Amino acid sequence: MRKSNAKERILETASKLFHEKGYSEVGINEIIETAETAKASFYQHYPSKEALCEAWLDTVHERSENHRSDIVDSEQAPAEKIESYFRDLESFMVNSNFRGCPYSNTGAVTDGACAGIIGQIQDHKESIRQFFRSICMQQFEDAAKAECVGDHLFLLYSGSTTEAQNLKDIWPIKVAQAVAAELMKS
Amino acid sequence: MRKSNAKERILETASKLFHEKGYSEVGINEIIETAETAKASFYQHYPSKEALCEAWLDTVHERSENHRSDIVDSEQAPAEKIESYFRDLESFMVNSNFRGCPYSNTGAVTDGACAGIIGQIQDHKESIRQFFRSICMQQFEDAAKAECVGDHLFLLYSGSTTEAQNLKDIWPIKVAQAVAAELMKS
Amino acid sequence: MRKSNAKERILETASKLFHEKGYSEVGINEIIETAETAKASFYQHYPSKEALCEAWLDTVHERSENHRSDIVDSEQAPAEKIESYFRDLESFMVNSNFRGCPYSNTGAVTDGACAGIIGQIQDHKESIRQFFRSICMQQFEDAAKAECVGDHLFLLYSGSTTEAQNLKDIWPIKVAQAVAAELMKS
Amino acid sequence: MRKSNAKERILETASKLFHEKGYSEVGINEIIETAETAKASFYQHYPSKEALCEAWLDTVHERSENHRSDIVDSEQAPAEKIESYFRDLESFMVNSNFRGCPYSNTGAVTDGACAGIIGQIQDHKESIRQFFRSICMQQFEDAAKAECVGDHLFLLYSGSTTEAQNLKDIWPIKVAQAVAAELMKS
DNA sequence: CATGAATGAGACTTCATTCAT
DNA sequence: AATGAATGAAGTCTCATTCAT
Repeated sequence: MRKSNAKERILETASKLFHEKGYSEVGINEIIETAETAKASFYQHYPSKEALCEAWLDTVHERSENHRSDIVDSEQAPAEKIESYFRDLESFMVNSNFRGCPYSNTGAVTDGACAGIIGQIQDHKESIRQFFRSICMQQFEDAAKAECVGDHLFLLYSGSTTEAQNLKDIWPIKVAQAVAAELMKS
Repeated sequence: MRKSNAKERILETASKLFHEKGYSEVGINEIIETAETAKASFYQHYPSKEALCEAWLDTVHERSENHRSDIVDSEQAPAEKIESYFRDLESFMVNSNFRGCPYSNTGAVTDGACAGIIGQIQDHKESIRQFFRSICMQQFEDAAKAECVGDHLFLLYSGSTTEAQNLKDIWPIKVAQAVAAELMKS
Repeated sequence: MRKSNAKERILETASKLFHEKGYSEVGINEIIETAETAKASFYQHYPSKEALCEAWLDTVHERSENHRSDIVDSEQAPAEKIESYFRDLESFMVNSNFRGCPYSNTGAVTDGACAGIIGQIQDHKESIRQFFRSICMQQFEDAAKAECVGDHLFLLYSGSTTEAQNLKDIWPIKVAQAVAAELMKS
Repeated sequence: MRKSNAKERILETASKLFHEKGYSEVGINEIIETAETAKASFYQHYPSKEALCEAWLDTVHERSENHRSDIVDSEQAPAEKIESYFRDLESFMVNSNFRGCPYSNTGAVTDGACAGIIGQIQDHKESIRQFFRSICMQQFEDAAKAECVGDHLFLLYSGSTTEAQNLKDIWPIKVAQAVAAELMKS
């Protein structure tokens, strides 16, 4: 069952633990024990805990980009694309036990130092913002309005994720879904 | 200038540090050194770091409640109250160097083990939700609509705070302000 | 038998180990195990291994200064003072199993960083140089000659210590004794 | 520019690093990275770090022997030979940034466990002692005196090297030069 | 010959907490 | 109420070495 590749095992383990408990609540020891690796093996592949965090965020970003690309490239109407996105967001929250956005959670404990991580967070968030805007561009003739609705959707996505995590309840996502659907009608 | 009261000094120091760096990034040592207290004095007043965190969140909650009470009790029209709230949110973000919501930030590194903190987070957030809803009740005759707009505003508040922190930029707040103003017109 | 004071126990243990094996060959673990202390107790008293090294060198320096003061203040003739010094050096080398000068040994592995330690080494050595010079001042009318013989004795002290350590043999000290005696006659 | 021979590259790199920072301050990783070799390639050529150290000391010894042979075999008078030696010592100290004798520096962090290295140190030092004695044999008819002056020069060489390293200053070498010149006159 | 992954042991340091005074 | 010393556990990271390819 155990993968032969230690680097992958470490990354997968860390992904799970970082997401579940938060970056600063997970120690190297816990990671290597769960991944069944030696400590030095870890540092063979990742120069530091922070570097592992960056690698993890990279994979999250890539999956996120792929997911959004799939939606963008799909044959759905713009409103349906937004609907899909929020439906998937709901599944994500439920499946991850309401642990919310890995980027926001990591940003909560990496201010100051960690310039690399902060950059990743900004890039990721900006990329999601553009996702919403680009879909709105398809829906609304007025570019200014498209941008405005896009940013609005972005805030709904973020707020509903944050509060579903805080409240351990799915209702914020449901509200966001309803509001988003309404927005795309106009 | 140093306050004579050790308990207060500890709480104020912790408030500053927890907010600036995140709960898990601040150690007891840093707190007592900054507060110029002995270690055992700390445990005289607070049984644990977690208890101090709860005390901190309590003060944040109290200030927040007072702030919102002031708005609610003010003579402004509902739309103006919302406007006030988001204007103050903007100041808060700028003044706190874009460190965002103490509750969300703490929730990002708190798992099931900290039942007390999680409860506080939920109470605080629910209280803000009700704040928005109650103002909307004044604005909209339809109670269902009021609730809906209230929750919508809640998500805008949360999303704009989260993303202003992530992006280290005030634009999400600005967007939320504009959207909120629009919402209160209908 | 065990001293109640952990700080002293740590310093004494480290003094022994650093001298016997060399600064870089002794780990914190070995120190605290030998001193029967917890690791955190160590860091309560010394902020770092390097700081402990400095504290150790301080005690060596102080003992050395006292020793040399005793000689200087004694009623012996200058030549006898020098004789005393080299006789004590012989005892020191034998008693310390030919481990030589703690300062030179530490300097061998602390180049680059460790500015504090390097400063201590220089101060210590300069202080010994002045010790020789001051005694020579009592013996020789010509100040220039006194300085010259003083420095000469300084090199004999250093060379004999170094080579007794390298060769694990006392003959270099014996040679230095003879030469020094000769020098003080002229 | 990179040598094709890995073994040589490793030895040269280690020579540089061991001398500059001290044996115990240089890790295998730093060596192989600087030498651009794989870790296992290192152990193909050298069974251990200690063995590499011995190989390094061997090259130092060989260069030293050649240097001294050149002086011994030269057409200079004995006093000039001594003068040459100390002049070269001055250059060596300046060029090596006052890092002093590789043997003494290694001995400072090597205990009984490294019998091989200790033997090398003793052989090297004894060989230098004999170098001084043999030149003195040419100068002085009295064999006993020759031995005595030879050992004296040996201590001057060692002490001046040690203290130039400690003090990061060339004056000890200068003093040794002057004293040595004087000694060779008598 | 050369290689990169893997390792157990240990490096130095800090954690939140308790105890004796 | 206040203090500084003491602690076990855990933190991140590096050591010299070996192994399979």
